[in-house]
Amino acid sequence: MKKLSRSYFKDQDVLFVAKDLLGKTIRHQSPEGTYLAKIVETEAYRAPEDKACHAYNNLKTKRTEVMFLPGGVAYIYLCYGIHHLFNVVTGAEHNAQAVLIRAVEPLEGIHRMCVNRNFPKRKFDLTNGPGKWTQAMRISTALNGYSIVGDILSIWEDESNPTHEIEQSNRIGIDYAEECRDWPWRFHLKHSNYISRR
DNA sequence: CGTCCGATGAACT
DNA sequence: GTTCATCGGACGT
Repeated sequence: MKKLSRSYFKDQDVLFVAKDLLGKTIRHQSPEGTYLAKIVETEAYRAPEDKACHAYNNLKTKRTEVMFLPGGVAYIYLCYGIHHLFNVVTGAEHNAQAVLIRAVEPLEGIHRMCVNRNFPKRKFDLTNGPGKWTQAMRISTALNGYSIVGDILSIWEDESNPTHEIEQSNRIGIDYAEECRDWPWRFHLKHSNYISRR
């Protein structure tokens, strides 16, 4: 396994990275131990033209400022007051864009994930949604702005590069975004059991 | 299987 | 005061 570099994130566009991250492994080295999971579903958000992006029209606020940093940091925000949603910032500085990781498949630290999620009945409810997997892997807004090429958060690629079928569709939960809601900026692995919605 | 709705807090108007 | 990149429980088919 090889760790993705800062230039992977900062030198490539969010639409490429969103698709390319599928099948890769995300790691959170938490105080309780290591969490590892395979990325199976992502979405791309990109200012200035994307009305679903928090930084639409290059709106820079306390919340969105990390999206304007050079790619390679985490943008984590609280959604509906409860859920911690995790994004990877991509692209060059001042070019606000990020990949939302919507679903993962657990690989390591699974028992701790079950504890964190209060032992869901169906196994895929452990990590099949953007608020679920962050809760399982103990990722919260406390990590907002952290490097994702560091010791705590990182993403790894399997150098044997296994093939997988990718599906593309419109993004979820952004009906307010007018014409942008139909842009096909969601990507997921066709044969994963951990997709948030079909 | 589906739809409905409350939770809960930060950002924004 | 309203909105929101969600979730889980309640209830109907």
